[in-house]
Amino acid sequence: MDIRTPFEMRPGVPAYAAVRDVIRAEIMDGEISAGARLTTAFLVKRFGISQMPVREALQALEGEGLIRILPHKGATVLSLDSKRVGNIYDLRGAVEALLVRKCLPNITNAAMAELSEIHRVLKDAVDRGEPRTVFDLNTKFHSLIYRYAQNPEAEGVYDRYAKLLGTLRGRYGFSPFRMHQMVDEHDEILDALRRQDEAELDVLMRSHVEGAKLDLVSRIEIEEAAPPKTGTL
Amino acid sequence: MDIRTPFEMRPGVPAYAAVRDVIRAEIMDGEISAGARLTTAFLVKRFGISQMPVREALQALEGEGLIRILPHKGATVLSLDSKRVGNIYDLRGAVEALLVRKCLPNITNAAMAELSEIHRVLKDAVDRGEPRTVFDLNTKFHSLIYRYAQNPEAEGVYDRYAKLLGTLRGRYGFSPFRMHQMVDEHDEILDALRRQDEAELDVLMRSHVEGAKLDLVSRIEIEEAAPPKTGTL
DNA sequence: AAGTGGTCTAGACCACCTT
DNA sequence: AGGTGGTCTAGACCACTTA
Repeated sequence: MDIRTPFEMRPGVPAYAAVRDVIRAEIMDGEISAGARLTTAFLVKRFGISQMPVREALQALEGEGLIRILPHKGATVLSLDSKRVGNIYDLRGAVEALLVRKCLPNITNAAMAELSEIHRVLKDAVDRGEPRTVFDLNTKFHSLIYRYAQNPEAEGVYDRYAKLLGTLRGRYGFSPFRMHQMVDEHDEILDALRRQDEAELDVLMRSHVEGAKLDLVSRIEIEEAAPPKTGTL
Repeated sequence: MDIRTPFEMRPGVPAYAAVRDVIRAEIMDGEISAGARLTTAFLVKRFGISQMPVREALQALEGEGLIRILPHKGATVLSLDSKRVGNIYDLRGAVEALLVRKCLPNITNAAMAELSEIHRVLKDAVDRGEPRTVFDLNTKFHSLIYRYAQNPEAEGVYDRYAKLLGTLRGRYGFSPFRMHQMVDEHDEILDALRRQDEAELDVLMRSHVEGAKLDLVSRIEIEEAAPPKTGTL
């Protein structure tokens, strides 16, 4: 592997963080493909740093679910195929349904007003066809709700895969259908929040996340069926 | 703090793992109380090792949810109060309901037979009043089901807090009522599994975990109201 | 500015997997 | 037994918080 990004230390950025970010980007870009082995020795040479920061970078990436470190076998890159992304969405669906239910006793009127405002701006972004803005506002909408659940453990699970799924969304985008569906579902969620309808919120949030899952997974599956660059030559 | 457990390296056990285990045990025993600050400098002196393994031990404990490391502020011990334990159970309930639903397409007849057998032995342990065996068999029962969900991410969340809650159970035990309730609920879960009743399993598993939560949380709350050793003198 | 916390290196050594 | 991977030390230096 060549050194595309000529690696240079920036002051204030620890080596392990810089290396972690470079490797993460390369995995997400598919430049390092699933199953590839990341050996410490190679990375030490490539980045010109010592073993400890390399090891910390790898441990961080394992924590993010991008690689797996097997004792005395080294690190291998995990796949982000449709199956795994589907699993992550299933997990998120369960957790988000919990979070939205648990926010009910705590959510304030002011928060509801803020949600409505986010929702309004999100609708505009959908109408103008700005998927990046849609993604950001969607994240904001959900995070705001979950903050009121007062369950940091569950929020942590939600956050854990946020960046990962966000990057995938950046690559695959939303279908126009999905963006409109999202708006409708947010409408229903807002309404159920106002009515404090716990059972309904549970159902709504699950199908909301299921909708997001289907949209992204189907796009990944299309690519899996017909790889963009490397064919099965 | 004194050095209760005279720390000595065992061959084959890395220093960071040994230190991590000692600190974990002390936190779980309540010997290091919530809010306590764990400074690297102190631990370096106490265990007679260098900074790197101490740091790794702390990072591992942060991953386990026992401490929190704030940048340039050091590590503080998180509390395992009833609120937090309740949160963890809520998270587990959501995830376990997901796992039991997702196992339906994959679970085998042989697995069902094994579950019935575990269930039978568990009932005996309840009748003989052996909470430790009950705990182990309950864990086995659940883990076996979840293996068939084929969702490593969700299983990971389940596993993440397993040791933590297990240790708390070891301290607080089960109420006799809870043990009998558990058996009944396992009965119903087995039945719903046989019928492949997804919606019913969702409901059953949530209330099953909720039952476990109430039992443990109430026991913790009793202790919080009347601390066993240190009073509010 | 001082103090604390965080990170890095270079080299050494140990442990486990593969011959 | 050799090779790879994993871990440790000792000291140095940098970065952030606090006064």
